[in-house]
Amino acid sequence: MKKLLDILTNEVAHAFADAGYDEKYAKVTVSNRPDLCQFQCNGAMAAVKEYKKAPLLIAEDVVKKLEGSACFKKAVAVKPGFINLDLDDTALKGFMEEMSKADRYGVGEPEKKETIIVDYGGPNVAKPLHIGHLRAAIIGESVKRIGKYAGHEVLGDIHLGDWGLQMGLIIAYMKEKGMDLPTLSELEKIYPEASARSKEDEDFKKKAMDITYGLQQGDEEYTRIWKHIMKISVEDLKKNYEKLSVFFEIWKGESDAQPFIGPMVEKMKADGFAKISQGALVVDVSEESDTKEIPPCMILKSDNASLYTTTDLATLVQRVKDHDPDRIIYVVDKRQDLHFVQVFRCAKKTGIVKDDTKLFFLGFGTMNGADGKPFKTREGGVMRLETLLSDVYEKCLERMKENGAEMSDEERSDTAKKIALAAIKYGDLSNQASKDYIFDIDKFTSFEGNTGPYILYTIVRIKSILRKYEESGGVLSDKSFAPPSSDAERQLQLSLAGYNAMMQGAFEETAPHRVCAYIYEVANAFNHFYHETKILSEADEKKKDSYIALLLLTKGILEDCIDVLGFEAPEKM
RNA sequence: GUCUACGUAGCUCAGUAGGAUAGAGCGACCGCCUCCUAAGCGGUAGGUCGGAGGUUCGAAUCCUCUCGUGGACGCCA
Repeated sequence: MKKLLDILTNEVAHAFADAGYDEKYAKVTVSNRPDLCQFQCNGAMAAVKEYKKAPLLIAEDVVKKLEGSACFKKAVAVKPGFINLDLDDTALKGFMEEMSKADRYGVGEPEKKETIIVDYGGPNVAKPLHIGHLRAAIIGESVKRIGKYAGHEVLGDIHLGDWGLQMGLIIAYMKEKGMDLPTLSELEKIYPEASARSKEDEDFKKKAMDITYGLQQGDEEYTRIWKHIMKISVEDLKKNYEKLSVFFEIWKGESDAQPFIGPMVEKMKADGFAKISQGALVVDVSEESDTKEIPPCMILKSDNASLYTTTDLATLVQRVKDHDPDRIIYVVDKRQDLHFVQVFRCAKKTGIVKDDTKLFFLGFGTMNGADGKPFKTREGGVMRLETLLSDVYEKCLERMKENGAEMSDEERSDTAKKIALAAIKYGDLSNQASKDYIFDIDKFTSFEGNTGPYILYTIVRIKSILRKYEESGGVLSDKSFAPPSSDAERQLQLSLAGYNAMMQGAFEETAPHRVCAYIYEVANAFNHFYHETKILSEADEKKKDSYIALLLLTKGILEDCIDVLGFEAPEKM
C-alpha cells in the first residue's frame, strides 16, 4: 500500500510538471502549522534559484494546476511561497478503508526481503541479569520485532558471554574453595568475589588465565564444570528474559564460535592480512580518511590466547555460514563503539563478510539514576533485574487497588505485570537509544502523561467501548467509514494515515522511539476525540458504524505498535 | 593529550532532505466526572535552542571557533 505522503507528493508533482517546473520540488510533508493546513509543500522556495522567479509566483502557478484535484479540499499559495494543502475528506475516508483491509494496515512487504540478525543481550553466564542488561534486551527485542513487522526474516541472537577470562576466574575460585558443581545461588556469589580477588592477587589472576587457556584447549575437567555452569545459567536466563517478554531465536554464545577461530586465523595469515606487532597478531584496519589513528584489530594476544575481538570475528564467520545474513545489528553499550569499528573493518577487509553486508552498531547510552549518575541501588550496589521488576509491579498493584477497575486478585496480578512492563519498556524506548537516560522509578510509576500506562489506558478504553457495543447487540464486522464529521475525528484519521510511513521509517532508522512518538500522537488524538464524541449513544447509525470502524482501526494499530515495542495491553485496568 | 558524542522551558525529553509563531510530559496555577474507565480532557505561566562568528531569502538544524559535560583511546569483556 502506498504512503499517503507519496500519493500527495505525486499529485503535486504533476502540478509542478504541468506548470513547467521540475517535479523534484514537489515534496509534500505534514504541516508544521496545523492551524493553517494539514500538509505543506515548500518546493516553490527551493525552486527560486533555478527559475529566478519569485517563490510566491511559482507557488501560485502550481496551485492553479491543482484546482479540481480529487486529493485536495484546499490548496493555497501563501506569503513567501508555501503551498498549504488540506486533504479531501472523501479521499481520507478512502484511505482509511484501504488501510483497514490492507496487510498490517498498509505496511506490507519490503521491496527486498532481508535476512537480519540482531545481536543483543550478551549476558554473562554465572552472573544474574542486572539493570545493565535491561536496555540491550528492551531495545534489541523491539528492533527485532520492527524488522519482522516490516516483512524481513529477523533472528535475535543472545550471544552469551560464556567464554573467556570470566570463566577462568570462576573455576579458579571454585578450585581454591574446593567446590565442585555449584548451585545457582552459589554461582551468583562466586563471580563478584573472584573478580575482586583477581584485582588484588596477581597469582590468582595468573591461575585464572591458565585455566581460561586450558578450557580453550578442551581440558576435560574444566569442560565438565563449564557445562554444568552453562546448564543452570541458561535455564535461569530463559526464565528471566521471558518475564521481560524477550525471546531469542538463537541461543549461541562465544564458546560456539571457538571452532571457527583456528581456520579464520590461518586464513588471515595466509592472505597476508594478519601480522605480528609487539608480539601480538593484529590486522591493520586504519584508513586514509581517518581523523585519528585507529588501533589495529588484535586477533591473538602475545600469549596466543584469543580475546573479545577474535570471538566476535569468529562469530561473524559462523553467522555467515549458518544464515548468510544481509544485515547484522549489534545492540550494545555505545562505549564499545571503537571496538566494533575495528571488528567491522576487519571483517570486510579480510572477506569474512561480503562488501554489501550491512554491519550496524546501535550503541545505547548509559542508564543513570535520578541524580544523573550511573544507576545504583540505595545501598550503592547494582540492582538486579528481578528487584526492579518487582518494585515496579508493586507500585502498579497499589495504583490499581486505589482506583482501578473491579477484578479478581489473579487478574489484577496479571494486569499489574503488563502495566509494569509497559512502564519500563516505554520509559526506555521513548528516548533515543544512543542517549544516556535517567531511569527514575518514581517517574515510571507515576503513570501520567507520556508513559506506557497512558498508552495502555487508551487501548483499554477502546476495548471497553467495543465490548459494551457488542454486549448491546452490535456487530463489529462490515463497518464502513464515513468522511470525518468533526475536527477531532479528522485529526485522528490523519494521524492513523501516517502509520505505514512511520513504521517503515522506524525500521530504516533502527529507531523504536519513532514508534513511541507515533502512538503517543495517536493516543492523544483518540482521547481528544473520545471526550468530544458520544460514540455508543450516537443516533445516526451510519455515523455510529463509522465510529466503530475508526475505533477498530485505532485499536489495531495501537496494539500492533505496542507488540512491536514488546508489551501488551490488558482487558481492563 | 588525541578522537568522539552531546548541550533545547525549573526537571526529563521530542524536533534531519534548512522553512511560517521551537513542541510534549512532569512540576506550578485555573477549570471539567447525573454521560462509553478522571491512569483522562481543556486552559494559563515558563525559552537570547551553551556562547561567538559564518553560509542562506530563511539556521535549533549546515560550517568554523569557543566554553561545559560524558565517553573511548592495542594484549578486560
